[in-house]
Amino acid sequence: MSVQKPSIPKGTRDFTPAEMVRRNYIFNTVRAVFEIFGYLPIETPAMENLSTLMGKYGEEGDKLLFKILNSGNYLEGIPDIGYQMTDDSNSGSGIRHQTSEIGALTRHISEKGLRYDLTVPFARFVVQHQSELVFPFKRYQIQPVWRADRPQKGRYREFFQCDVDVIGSPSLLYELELIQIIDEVFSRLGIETTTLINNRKILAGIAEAIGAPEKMTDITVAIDKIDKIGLENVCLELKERGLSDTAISSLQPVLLMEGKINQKTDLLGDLLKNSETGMKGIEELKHLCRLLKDLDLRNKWTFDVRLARGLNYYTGTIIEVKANEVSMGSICGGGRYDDLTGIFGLPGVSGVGISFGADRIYDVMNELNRFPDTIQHTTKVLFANFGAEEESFALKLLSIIRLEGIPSEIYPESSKLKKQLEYASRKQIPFVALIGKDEMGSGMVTVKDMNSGEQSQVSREEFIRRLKNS
RNA sequence: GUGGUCGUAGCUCAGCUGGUUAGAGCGUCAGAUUGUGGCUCUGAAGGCCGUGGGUUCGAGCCCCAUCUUCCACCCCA
Repeated sequence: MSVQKPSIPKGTRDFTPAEMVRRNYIFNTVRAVFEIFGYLPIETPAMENLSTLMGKYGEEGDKLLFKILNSGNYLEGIPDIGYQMTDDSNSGSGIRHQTSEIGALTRHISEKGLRYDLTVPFARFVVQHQSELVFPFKRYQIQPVWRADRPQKGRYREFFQCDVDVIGSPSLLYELELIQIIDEVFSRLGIETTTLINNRKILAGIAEAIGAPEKMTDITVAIDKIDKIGLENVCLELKERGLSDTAISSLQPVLLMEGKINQKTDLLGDLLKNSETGMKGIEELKHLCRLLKDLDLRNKWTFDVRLARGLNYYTGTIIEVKANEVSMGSICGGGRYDDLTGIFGLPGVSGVGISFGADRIYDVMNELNRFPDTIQHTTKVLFANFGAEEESFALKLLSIIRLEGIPSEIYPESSKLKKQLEYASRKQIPFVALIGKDEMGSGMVTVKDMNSGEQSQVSREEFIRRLKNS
């Protein structure tokens, strides 16, 4: 039998201890901030029923769901409608026929999927547990999610999201709170960020105002690209998406909008004066900006009409955070969703939340070298092993040291000292305790400082004190 | 889903227009040095050249497929 080379699925990663220490630093920081703002943790299963997940993330999102094959004889009971690939892929109708067959087959053989984000499972959770919860319900959730995307820079198929949401209140105070959380998290992590803020109602209003309310998604997707492809190409794309020339030209002032937030909102107010939704959006945005101005946030924030956000459950404020010093997709994003629980039978409940992308934050911090050195905690002291007698003597002291809360270990066999010291050196253990016959007699401990190479004989008390102070 | 890209020792890579037995550095292990790590020296182990087909007298090298890596688009954390 030949050995097979081990591997892990595309877009997934193993994490070494060195990486985990850094990842935990991010998780701990995020968690600590969430908790001082009064949020409590929940967890939900890795898998959800597909009926819970499907249709919540738009057409694209549905395609990116990892589906789980039913257990047992999953082919049982499939109606005989012929799931063979027909070879008429050059005819348009043939392709449609095939995809609908695949869809039908999928529904038969798969009823569960891996979660795509934490927001939709959260909405499901709220509906199921509504009788036990106190509203507004504030929770945080740090768990992995899975997307069948093509991996690339900052994009994985398995990654951790750190979500904070509050559900059961339409108050803009919560939008404010979330932006404060963003500011606090990134200040603590030492990343300079810019928080982009927009409002779906404004986008809807714009679509309405230029006479194409049903084209809101097309419009937002196109104008989001203006920095990337330029004004002319954006106009071209809008035309391809079926917008009239008059509609496109009336969009121009919005696209080219510059200046202070007030100037932008004034201009938009003029354009959207006949759209009730649009005016509501502007009102919300102005209110939020007024609240934000009174706080001294350390990181930048700004209003950006071009911010779109694809997840189609958002209905109000939308937020996205970018790192200023590196090129990376957004490292945090979210917004308000007015009726996510409605689909699950609990209508009229507004929620707002954001999600920190732990893996991208990790990549950003790594690139910028922002991890403090102090987080590398490892064993503090290694007890050298000189043989059976010395070993049992050392084990007793080791127990005492551990009771003092000092991470410590003993070398497993009485190998050459050279080897034992090499082990300590490679593991970056700062101290080695040498207890041989002499030390056993005198009751002292020989401590070697691995950084300086110096060693000295000290009493047990002094030994413990030194380890604690280092 | 679309387009490109990478894959040779544990790691980073070299390997000429296809030609004997596939190399280097680092790392690993052993020794020089039996209670003292990092430096140095000596030696050793380690490879179905991502996988499967094909072309050829002959393939690490050419062709096809497939998987994987990285990147861009789409979309997103």
